[in-house]
Amino acid sequence: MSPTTPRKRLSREESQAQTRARLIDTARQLFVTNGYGGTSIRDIADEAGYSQGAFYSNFASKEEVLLELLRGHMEAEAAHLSNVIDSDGRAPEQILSELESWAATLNNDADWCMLSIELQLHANRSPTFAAEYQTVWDAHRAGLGRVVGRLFAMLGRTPPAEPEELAGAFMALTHGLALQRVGGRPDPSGRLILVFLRGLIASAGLPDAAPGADAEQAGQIPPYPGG
Amino acid sequence: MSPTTPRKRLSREESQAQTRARLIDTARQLFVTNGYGGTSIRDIADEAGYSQGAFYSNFASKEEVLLELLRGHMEAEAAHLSNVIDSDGRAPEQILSELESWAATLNNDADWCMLSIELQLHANRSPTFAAEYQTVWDAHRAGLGRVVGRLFAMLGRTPPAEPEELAGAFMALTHGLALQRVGGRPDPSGRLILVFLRGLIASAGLPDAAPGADAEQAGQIPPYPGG
Amino acid sequence: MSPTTPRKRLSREESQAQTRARLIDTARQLFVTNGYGGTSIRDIADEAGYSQGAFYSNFASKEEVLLELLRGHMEAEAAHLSNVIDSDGRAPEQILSELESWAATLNNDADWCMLSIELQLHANRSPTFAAEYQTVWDAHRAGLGRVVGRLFAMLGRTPPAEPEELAGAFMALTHGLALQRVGGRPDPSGRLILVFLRGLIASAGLPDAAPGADAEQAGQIPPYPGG
Amino acid sequence: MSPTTPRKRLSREESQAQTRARLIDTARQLFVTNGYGGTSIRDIADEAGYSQGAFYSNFASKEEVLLELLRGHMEAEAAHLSNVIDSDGRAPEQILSELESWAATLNNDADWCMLSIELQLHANRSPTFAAEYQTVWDAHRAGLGRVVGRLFAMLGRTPPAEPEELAGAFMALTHGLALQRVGGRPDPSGRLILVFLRGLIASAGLPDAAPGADAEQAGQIPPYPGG
DNA sequence: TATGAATGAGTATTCATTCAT
DNA sequence: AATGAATGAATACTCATTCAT
Repeated sequence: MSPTTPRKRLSREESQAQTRARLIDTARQLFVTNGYGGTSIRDIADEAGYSQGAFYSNFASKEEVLLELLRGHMEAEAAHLSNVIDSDGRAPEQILSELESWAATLNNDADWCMLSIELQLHANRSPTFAAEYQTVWDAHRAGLGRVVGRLFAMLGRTPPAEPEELAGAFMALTHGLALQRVGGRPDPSGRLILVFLRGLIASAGLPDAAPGADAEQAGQIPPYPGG
Repeated sequence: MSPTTPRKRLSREESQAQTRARLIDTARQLFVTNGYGGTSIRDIADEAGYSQGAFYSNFASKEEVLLELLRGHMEAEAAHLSNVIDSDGRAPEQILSELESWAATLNNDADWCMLSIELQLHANRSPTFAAEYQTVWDAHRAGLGRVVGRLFAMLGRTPPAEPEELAGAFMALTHGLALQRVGGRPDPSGRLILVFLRGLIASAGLPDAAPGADAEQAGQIPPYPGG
Repeated sequence: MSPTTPRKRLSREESQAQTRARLIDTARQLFVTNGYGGTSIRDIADEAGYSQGAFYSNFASKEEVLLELLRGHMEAEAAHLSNVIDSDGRAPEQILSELESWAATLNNDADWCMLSIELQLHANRSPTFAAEYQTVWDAHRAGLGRVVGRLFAMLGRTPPAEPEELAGAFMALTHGLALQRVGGRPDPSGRLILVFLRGLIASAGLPDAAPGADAEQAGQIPPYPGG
Repeated sequence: MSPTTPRKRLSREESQAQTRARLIDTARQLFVTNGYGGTSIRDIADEAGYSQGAFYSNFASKEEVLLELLRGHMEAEAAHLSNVIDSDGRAPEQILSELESWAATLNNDADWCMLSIELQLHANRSPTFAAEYQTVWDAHRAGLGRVVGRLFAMLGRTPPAEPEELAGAFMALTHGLALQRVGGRPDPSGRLILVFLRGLIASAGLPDAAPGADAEQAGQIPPYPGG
């Protein structure tokens, strides 16, 4: 609008970016709703209001949109995590409340979860995709693992399994619960995730104090031995 | 049945049953490997050694095999549970060891889990299928919920959420972990499930005794209030 | 019709064979007219009066029809040759008249030639096809080479190049002339082929008698040295 | 053109010419390798290092590049022929050695031959193209025919068919042999063409002397009667 | 002139399903 | 019950060409 940056100049690049963005967004919605295999390129193009050729002007193949979504997924998750990770010097309560709000988000985030499941399923089938996927996944798991580790450290407790494994398990729980969602029933995902988190903390040993106390309460199940 | 042709009669029925059984079994394997959408009826028929027509002599549609698998799934799960449920008068340790062995099975049971995921995904998409699926699912969740409830009762503890919800969460965890399986990496599913179970028990309140003890250890997270 | 071979029995197999034959025949016509690349499976199916699926019930791929045509081509050519080859003890004039009639056929055989060119072109591009093609081609060239060799032997002359090479050259000439055909202009193929054949015979040396006589007449061009 | 910018002006035109030339050259290579139908405009543009738009800035359609190639083909062939034709007063041996060296060229000229075949095939299919093609073809055939006629005249012989027809036949032979080329096998094209040429000369009648001598040797095949 | 995103028709191939045998 | 040829619609992807920039 200003004299130095007239609107018309950017119009072309912008319109290209818009096309691409609309296709990506439509693809995400359809993948979530109908699955990757259940979504055709014609569906995506039609729904986005373009021709099939427009799709192929922007992506080399159907799988490449999925990769694009994967990248977006990764960035969103990373941004999410950085909020929690950068909380140096905060009290445990603050981290917990961060996690709590994160868990609450999940209730409204069914789409992301379903997309994540589609990504995982496709990775199980396409070796090409699997390689790219694993990188993103491992990075995310490591990031969430660091948050988990930090939380236990702040509480002065030994986590009952490798923090990364626990991170993976929480993601598994999240995805599995997303899969159980049925229209019309309330979704207890966020609440249940916190219940499990509280459980882990409760069963975590105090490194120096008597570590067996909790285990005793938990019956005959021995605590996680190593860090 | 008649004395002159006792075998033939049976053999014909048997051969039909065999055809059907082989088709179902082949379908299960292929659905697990390639997904429901990624498996064609020709694939199933070819792999089972029959014609496509044979498939349609046994099933009205592709979805009907999935229903058949669902029924088999249900039966298998129910049988599994009844081992644990019928253990009236057993000590908590015994139930826990049952659960432990069940968790161990999961490591080798990736196929059932993947099938379960396929069923869930398809239920999300096909209303016809969803109704049938929900019945089975609810029954199974209720059954596992009863086991969970009984376990907590035996331990004299209040579960930190509705036993049925906890049951659903464990199934979610199991499925989510199955999805994360990557060829070549060890699968920690069984171990992690037990870690989470121990956590729940550790964080469960002793109904009459001082209920805050665990919560105190777990920091500022209040325990699950109601049963 | 007879009681032992009722018509109805064969009806199914026959109708299948008919479908296949019609598709092959339509494919040949279209390949000749529009080329292999210029002919779509939809074209073939539509023109033959079937669905595209019917095509794929009969052939695994587009290339496979071409292979089928190749086989037919081979058989027709072989049959053609056996007429000439089996003429043991015939006089040279008879062989020549056979060849003359064969050359005459070519005028009406533009289709076979164009098909042959399509086959050769496709062999240049598809390694899969090339292997199958080369076998057929070599066999046919060897067969025609034997006819050529026998002809020169009967005339008591030494051929001016390896009979197989000469055979290849005559086929090349035939194909090249077919390519030159233009609607509306008379086609001199058959006549020209015979002109060239006469030339070869005229320039062939008499093995024992003065072999240089012809060469002398032909100017400074030395005759083909080896047999 | 102006003294201040003599280079720039020219360089722009030159660069346009260069773009065009590169596109034409790339098109030729790809048509030879993959055929006209098997080559896309994107292939040409990409391989030449330009955009598809650049192609359409230089050619109105895909067929127009083919026409351009046809013109270049014609010029190259005409240049080739003028070497031979302008040799007034040379001895027959010289003409023959010219032809011999031309035939030798063919061995390395598979590309031109394949292009020629593509042109002929396309002319058979596109009426637009056919008209243009026929002009070029007829001119070239007439030119080569004149060379052939002159050769026979110098040898004092009557050609066994119209010189133009013989010219066409030699081109047919050349193209047909090019089509037979298989990677890894030696190419006998040049040698065989000379063998056929020698044959024609050997079978050509001496106009005034006893014309039947050769024919007698060639068995019962009567010589070409008319000029 | 040159760009390359976008179009719309077309490509080979696959699929769930039907039906005469 | 079992066969498998045939259907018709769908699938991922390609192509010559257009057009705003």
